[in-house]
Amino acid sequence: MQKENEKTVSSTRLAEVCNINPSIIRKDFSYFGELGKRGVGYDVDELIQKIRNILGLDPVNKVALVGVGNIGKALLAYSNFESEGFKIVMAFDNQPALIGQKINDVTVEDAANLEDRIKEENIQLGILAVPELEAPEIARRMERGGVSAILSFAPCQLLMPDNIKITCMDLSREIARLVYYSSRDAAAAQD
Amino acid sequence: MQKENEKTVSSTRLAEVCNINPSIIRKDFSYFGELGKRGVGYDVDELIQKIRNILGLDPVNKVALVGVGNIGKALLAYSNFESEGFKIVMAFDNQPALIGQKINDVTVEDAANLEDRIKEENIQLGILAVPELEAPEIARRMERGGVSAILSFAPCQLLMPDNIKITCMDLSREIARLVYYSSRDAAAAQD
DNA sequence: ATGTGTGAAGAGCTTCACAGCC
DNA sequence: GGCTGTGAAGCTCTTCACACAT
Repeated sequence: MQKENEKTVSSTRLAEVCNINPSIIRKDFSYFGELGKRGVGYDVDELIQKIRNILGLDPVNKVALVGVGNIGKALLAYSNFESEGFKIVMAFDNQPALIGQKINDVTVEDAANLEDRIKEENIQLGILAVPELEAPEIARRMERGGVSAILSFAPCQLLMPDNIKITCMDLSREIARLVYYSSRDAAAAQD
Repeated sequence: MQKENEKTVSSTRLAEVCNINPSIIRKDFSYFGELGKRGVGYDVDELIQKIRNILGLDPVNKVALVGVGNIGKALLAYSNFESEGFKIVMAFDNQPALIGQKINDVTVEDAANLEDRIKEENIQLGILAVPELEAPEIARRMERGGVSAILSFAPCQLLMPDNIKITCMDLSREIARLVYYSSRDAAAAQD
């Protein structure tokens, strides 16, 4: 909507886009203050800015990437994260062929120095894109480096202290969800 | 647990691993029948098999991948999906350099033939790993090919008919979640 | 007239607590 | 004794419906 220069948006409109009930939009927003204007709606620019503030995406968060394989490269290549509130400022790998390479302004560093470098730059967020077997150790080392949250692409459980938040991007889980719900709805449609 | 040859597991144990209340495990399972034995717990092998059946992961689901860039390559390289209930059996791209290449038993085909090929093989699931700009069109073509669900790596909204399920893997969304909750909990810890 | 913000009602999910089976 | 399966209670989230602001 911002890109299309729409000035204001109503909860009804937002709800249509999200496929949910307008009340949810209004109630949820209301927990964070009176974000809209009665009779008018929500100011698009202002709403985006407020949500960015609420989420903590302003100023932009520095992120360290560990693992510059296919996934890591894809993340480094994608340039639009900054507008989403974060930026990959460091990348690590243990492959000599990769260390020293520069991808999209980020130079790949030796994973051996991970803890120290993360600490030096006071990085709070880590992205884990290493093979499953190495993931638990790298996660622990990120923790020692002082990160407060980890986003992992490794399809495994990472046991970490409670003060560290972990989220896994798990393709199998999402596929399972799609399979379950689409066959369920297909069955329901038969009635 | 299966890998570690544990025969049975209790709802308490499962709940610990998931960081939730044991009642949830028991109640949720109960919706699908009496999966466990009183005084004993759940048979690990049997439970896995039953959950696979419930989700529809048995037999394995055929998946078509569109877009063989970094992400697509990472998915093709990962060999363990079959044990998770699905298998990438076709891959498409529009780059001549990629078409004809064989990655992990799958030959990359010309994206021009996408609809027909998907229909021929009666594929129900599509993975979208193309640049954002091409995503909406590819999604529509997958639909015409007859898929019932799409998993997308493109960070954009895909408007599709209601009978097609869509899930997006959105890094920015997950990062935002982590940032919000970790600063929130850090603030709570101060009290 | 339009559309937010919000108590109150309604629906759904989680937890308790215990009967029933191993 | 141990652990599931499950009504009932408790709680949270969603929806309704309308006062209020523009």
